[in-house]
Amino acid sequence: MSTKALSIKDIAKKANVSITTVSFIINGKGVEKNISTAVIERIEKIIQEDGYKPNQVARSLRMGTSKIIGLIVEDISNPFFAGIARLIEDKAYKKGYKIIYSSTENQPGKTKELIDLFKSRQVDAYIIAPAEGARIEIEKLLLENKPVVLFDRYLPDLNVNYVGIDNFNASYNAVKQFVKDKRKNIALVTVDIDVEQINHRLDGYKQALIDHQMPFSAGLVIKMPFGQTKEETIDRLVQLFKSHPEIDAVLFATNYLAIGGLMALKQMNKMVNERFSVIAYDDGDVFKLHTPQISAVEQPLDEISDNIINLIFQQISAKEQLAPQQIILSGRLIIR
Amino acid sequence: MSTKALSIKDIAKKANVSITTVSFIINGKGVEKNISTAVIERIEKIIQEDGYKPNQVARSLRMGTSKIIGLIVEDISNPFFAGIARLIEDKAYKKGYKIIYSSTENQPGKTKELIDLFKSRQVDAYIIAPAEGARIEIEKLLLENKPVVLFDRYLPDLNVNYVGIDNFNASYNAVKQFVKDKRKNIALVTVDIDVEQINHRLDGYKQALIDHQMPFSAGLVIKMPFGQTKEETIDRLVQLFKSHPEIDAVLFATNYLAIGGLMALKQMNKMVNERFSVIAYDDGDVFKLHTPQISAVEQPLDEISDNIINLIFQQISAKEQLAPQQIILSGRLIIR
DNA sequence: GTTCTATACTAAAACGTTTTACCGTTCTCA
DNA sequence: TGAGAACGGTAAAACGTTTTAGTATAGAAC
Repeated sequence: MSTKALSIKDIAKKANVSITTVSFIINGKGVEKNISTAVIERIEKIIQEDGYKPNQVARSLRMGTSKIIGLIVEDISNPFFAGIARLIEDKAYKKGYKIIYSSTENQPGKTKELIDLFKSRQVDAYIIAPAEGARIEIEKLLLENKPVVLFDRYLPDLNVNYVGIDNFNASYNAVKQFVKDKRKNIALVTVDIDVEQINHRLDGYKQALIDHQMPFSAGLVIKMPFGQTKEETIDRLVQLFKSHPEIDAVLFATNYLAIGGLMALKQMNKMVNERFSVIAYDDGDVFKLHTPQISAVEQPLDEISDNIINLIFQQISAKEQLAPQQIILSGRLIIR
Repeated sequence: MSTKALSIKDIAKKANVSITTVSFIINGKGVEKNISTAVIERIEKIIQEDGYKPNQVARSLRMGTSKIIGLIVEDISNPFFAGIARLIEDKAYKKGYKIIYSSTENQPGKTKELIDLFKSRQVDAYIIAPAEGARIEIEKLLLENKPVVLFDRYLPDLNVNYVGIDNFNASYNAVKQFVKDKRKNIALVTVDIDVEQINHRLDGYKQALIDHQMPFSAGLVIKMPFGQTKEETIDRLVQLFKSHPEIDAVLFATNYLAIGGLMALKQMNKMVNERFSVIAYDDGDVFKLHTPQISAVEQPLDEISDNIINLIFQQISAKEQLAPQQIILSGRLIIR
């Protein structure tokens, strides 16, 4: 049976003082609370030697805070989210906070479940890449005045902190690049979920076509159902390329779609070259190592996570309610 | 100000019963504890309507368990760990458990910090890919009889649950494949950390050379310092390939080393072809999409995480101490 | 020699649960 | 008819902290 951990009571008994005194010292309030330096040192020594660590659960219960930040993403194994998670974890850790995370897999119900779960664990703040149907839950958090920062995906007309990139312009510039390269039939492969981020990627594509006097053809826009297998994605794209041999450029709205696309091309023995270009969202080693190298819209992970963490800590330490900020960074089009 | 969440007391008051009764009902012990079905239904209705969720922190404090599993890896943004994390999270969630994770970045001190932190949050079980210097901390956990499963990296002569692949044979087979392909100068690029997993990858390489009557040349084994930047890795490998033009095959002991290696080759305009082969540890999209495709030792993520979770839950639900199990799966050599 | 202030510390409540031990009724049946 | 069992609940302690509102003593000030 696991030996019980030391409690503040044990330390108090051993030192012949009250638990109040020990508590003050643990929390660095010894001097402020008029505890003699002799006692302070004695207790600190005992704590040190016995390796006493305060029980955070008890502390949470009493204080109503947990020093835990909840992170909700679609899929932690997606390199974009994993990268953000790593950076956020690191920065949070330095301020004494831990991350507890979950993937929603884009299931509407799961967001609610997760938020409830996090709430019941008294997490201090929420970082969320919201899936469809997350709106009401997030509104509730806001009503309860919890620190919340959304990222990657924005919920329109919800007055909430947000960090993301300018997807409209990123798409726009990608298409502009295609036009500059004399591409005539530019396809967009995107995903069939109704979130602003994804919609803007489509809007930017459309607007760029208009501005460059190119026709919009519905047949060149593919909306993949979310959650389909990689094989399905590949099959679907093979079909697309076969039935539309005129396509000479493709913009992929997510990194996994781009990967699927490149696999489809490989399978068909179709080359990316001077007559067929590709641009992917979210840069990665895959694209750098591909032959030929693939152009990409790079999201600045470091900048994004910096901003997220700053917003979170601003809110955590704020006395009164802060006005939500929307931080829009720009994606960098890397042309290869 | 955030409106306070409902407590069991509120529900009890509203229903005119004691909190004991409510607690019994919440925990499905209503019938067993002789609460009338009338009362049970009434309370359940109130709970439902008011959306009451028990405070897990209070529950943890009282029960000493948290329904949280701690996951400690080297770097959550490494696709291998991210993939495992995702799968484990999913399986744990289905049993009502959450994951709280952290990256050690291979800093010896950090493992201790993290374990202490997890302990003070009363996590119910530990899943750890141990970094160097983690041994004593893990021994302590074992003494305290906490459920622990190590994965990826094994600590020799520590009697503890472990799930991993047979690194010796994986390396051995990789080299064997090179020999079959008539390679004469086979290099190993590995990392300079002293963990069994990494050592076995080296041992398998050596043994395969011996068994095939090939000379072992220390100059063909590169141990990269852990934590060096990608650029440093690339530079170092460029040097290697330049100073050892005789090399005609390379086994990379980790996925990020392989990626660095491919970048080095790309930079040098050196091709992977019939006269120069590469095998990487941990398969990934990068290798499938590379031209030519890169052979890899695939670790069976699904199988690994299944085994981890099973071991964890076996321990959590066991009444008495279980004998630790070492589960060694085989890596699959994918020849491309 | 009283009052005031500073010093050095502590008792006890509170956070929201779970669980043990108990208390009244009403039935059952010898 | 009266003893035990079954029924339907409840009071209160405990988990390990933090924090408020003290207490007790010593010295300072007048």
